[in-house]
Amino acid sequence: MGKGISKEIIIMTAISFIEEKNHPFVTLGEVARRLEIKTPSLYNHIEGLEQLNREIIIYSANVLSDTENKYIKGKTGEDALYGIFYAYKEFMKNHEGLYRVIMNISKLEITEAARAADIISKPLFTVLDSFGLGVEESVHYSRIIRSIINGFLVQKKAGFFTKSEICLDKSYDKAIKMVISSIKGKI
Amino acid sequence: MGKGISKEIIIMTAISFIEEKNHPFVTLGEVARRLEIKTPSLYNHIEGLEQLNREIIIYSANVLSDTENKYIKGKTGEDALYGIFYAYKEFMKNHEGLYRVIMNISKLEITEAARAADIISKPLFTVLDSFGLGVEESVHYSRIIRSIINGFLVQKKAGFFTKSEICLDKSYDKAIKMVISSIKGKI
DNA sequence: GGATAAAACTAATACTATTAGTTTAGGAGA
DNA sequence: TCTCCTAAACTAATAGTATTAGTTTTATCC
Repeated sequence: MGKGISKEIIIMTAISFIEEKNHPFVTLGEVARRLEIKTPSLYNHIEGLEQLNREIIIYSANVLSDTENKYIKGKTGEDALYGIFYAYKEFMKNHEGLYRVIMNISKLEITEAARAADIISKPLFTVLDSFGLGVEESVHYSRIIRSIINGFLVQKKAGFFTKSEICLDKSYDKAIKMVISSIKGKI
Repeated sequence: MGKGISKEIIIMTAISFIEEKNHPFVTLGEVARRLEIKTPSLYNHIEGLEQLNREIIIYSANVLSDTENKYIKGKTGEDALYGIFYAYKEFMKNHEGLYRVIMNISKLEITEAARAADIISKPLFTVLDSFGLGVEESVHYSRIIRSIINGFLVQKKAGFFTKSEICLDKSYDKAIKMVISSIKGKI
């Protein structure tokens, strides 16, 4: 009976939309339209939008994991670590929508982001200046530092850092020390 | 005439909601309810939801900037840099909603995030293992590396990294090298 | 072929944002 | 003080969300 629709088909239809639009949200109406059924019919297969979103997150995480594995295959140590860094970069380029799903990034108000970024990063520039780094070096470090801070706080809040027996504050402190010792090596 | 409502009052009402709920979105209905007017009346003062959201971003960025300045006051170099790191941390603790506004973080599906995080971080653990670091050290580095990667990619995509004359790829590469040289110092 | 049950449907509710058109009421000027 | 004007409120309506309840269709099994 029906039209051969299943939970898996619904998830994959939603994923297609996200991949096409590079937009991490999909509406049930959009999914239903693509499957040529009415929105309420989706409820015969899924519990609701929330469940669908959870499934999309897990699917996306698996695609990212596959990409990582591809990039570290046959490598160890330094090479493999480079591989991880570039796997993420590649994934972001090829699957922006999925990355945004995983990392919980909604709309991107580029213009306002740039203004906000300028406001936020002034104090950090002042600090880097006080180290006596040149302008270019200061820009690089400011990006790296802001990456660490934002990446850390966001993922901590989102519950991305498991292994709770190992102190989060200590990880943060190690990150700071790493940056400082790197800066000291340049001056 | 009217009830003494202005654009500023609407923005501050929206901010209050975000601060109370630690949730980076607010509906016009909620704002109107708090001001005891009907939703369409808001349009006498603001252009729409998008403009309101932009104003909220800028307001939030200014609060964060103030926090940073407070933390670096009278400090230079290393101390000041610590100040920046802790300013963000403090801001996230006290103004989670505003931080999520700035950084574009929507809902947080903690349970799924943890599952996703486990899937994603396995390959990185494998790599860190290959360096011969201990378990604890591996966890710290995995957190730091994921912070850098996510923080960098998100902010790059969001247009947070201005100064386009200074190469973004080079910043990323410097971050990787910094991590590797730090790891090498431990083994 | 008819019963059964899965899976479609329609209709309705309660939220969003937004626009159009109407009413209210406060302040300025005669 | 009265009138008029306009800012700012209102109501009504539209279109788009998710979701639920109840009904009809339809495929398959006996």
